[in-house]
Amino acid sequence: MPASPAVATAGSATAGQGTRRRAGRPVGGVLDKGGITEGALGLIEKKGYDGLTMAALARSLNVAPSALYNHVKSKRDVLLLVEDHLASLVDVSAFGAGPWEDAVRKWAWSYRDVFSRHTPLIPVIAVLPVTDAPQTLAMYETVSSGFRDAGFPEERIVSSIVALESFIFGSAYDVTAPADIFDPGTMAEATPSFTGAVRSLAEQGHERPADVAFSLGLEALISGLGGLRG
Amino acid sequence: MPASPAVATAGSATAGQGTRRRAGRPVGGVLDKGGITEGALGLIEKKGYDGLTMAALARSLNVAPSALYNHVKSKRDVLLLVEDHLASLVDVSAFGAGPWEDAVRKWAWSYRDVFSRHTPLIPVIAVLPVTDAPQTLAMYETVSSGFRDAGFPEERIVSSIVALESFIFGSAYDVTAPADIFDPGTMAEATPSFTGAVRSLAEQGHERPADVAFSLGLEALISGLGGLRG
DNA sequence: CTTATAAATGAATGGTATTCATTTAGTGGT
DNA sequence: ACCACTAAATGAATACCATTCATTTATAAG
Repeated sequence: MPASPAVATAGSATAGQGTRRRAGRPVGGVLDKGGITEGALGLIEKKGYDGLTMAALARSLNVAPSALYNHVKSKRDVLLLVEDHLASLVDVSAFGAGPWEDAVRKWAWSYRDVFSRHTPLIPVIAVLPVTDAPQTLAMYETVSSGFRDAGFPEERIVSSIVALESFIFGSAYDVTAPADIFDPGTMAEATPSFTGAVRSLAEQGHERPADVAFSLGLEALISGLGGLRG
Repeated sequence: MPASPAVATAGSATAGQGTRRRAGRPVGGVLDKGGITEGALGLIEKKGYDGLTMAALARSLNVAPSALYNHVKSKRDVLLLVEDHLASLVDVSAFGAGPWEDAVRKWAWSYRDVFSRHTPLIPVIAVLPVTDAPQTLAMYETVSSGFRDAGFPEERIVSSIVALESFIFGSAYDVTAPADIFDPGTMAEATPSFTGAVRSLAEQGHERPADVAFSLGLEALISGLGGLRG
């Protein structure tokens, strides 16, 4: 059933992303980085990150697993393609269109929301050289430009962004945590202060406790970092 | 060479952690949760998290891989044991022994340092019910008690700790990032603002740029969250 | 001595990413 | 119209990996 080599030629397309091919190349390939990214995203949406295997990805593209390795060096490369695509979904539109505080707020919430649905990528981003991720780099350019215009001293811009980003990544995990994560269980009597604090928060009846913590931390960071401006 | 069942009986010990065994049990086991934790920690130290396989762990305990499954349900259980042990290494000594700001500062730096050497555990902690991690729970008790004594309203204690923790976990990743992670490479001309900001930080010549960002964010959080006290 | 049981074994199982020699099929030059 | 080149596909093989299971061993209790 695995179709003869060029049978599926008609499909996907989405070509022309970056990688200009040299002359003298056949046009038959079903695959390219764009198509692989799309396939991976679709697979993640349907089956989650556990379902994202090289075999499943190849299958969704009607291709043998080994064919993928003509286009990506490793599975990590696939994750990188996905990550960079996600960066383009982060909302940076408020930078340059209003006060710095509002822009950071909008950007941070959007950034957290995007990656809270893709937490398995966070360890990948953390050590990802931006060189390999053009969309991610574009996001940084817009954000750092917004910080500069807001009056940040140049040598503090990157550190401030990194601090915010660290908080954002950590908070993305919180969103996925089970509701009863802080239930002390049988140890409740041994931990009265913590147990009381957990109960008290629960009684507030917030829809999403993770949002309360995120808002609290974000506002603290915004006002604290905002004080660095000249 | 894989020794007859009870040959290594003399070893490890470290018994008595929680799991009281019922009467009528042989004493021959080389393994218990304490021994497994020690073995895993040693392996991580020597070979890193890639080297922590069930086979390698069993080998380091002079036991067959399948034997481990009499004591843990899965590899995730092993990671959990390790995580809980690490929680006991976090320095909470300053709570109750000085101003709240200093206690949080000391705790946060210590917390980040411990987990920056164990980042593969971060995704595990994030969704780990504290019930299964007594040492972790003990840490929370001390910290939340410190927040309470400092005058935090009860319903804000957990959210404040979560916000700090999120920042700490995200920052732990930064420590492990390669030095050139922000090198824009060939895209430098396309991203003048970001490139300038990166250069400017580099010229400051900080030993560990991650520490600058962490300090910046932590101080912002401390002063922002500190304002919640009654 | 018998019986029950925790704890060990080793052989399988099913899944994983990745490599490699080989084949296919377009493209440009002659 | 042929040829040489090469990107891109194949499928079989490799080396791990966590996990399961029927079986065996060794101790402790009655």
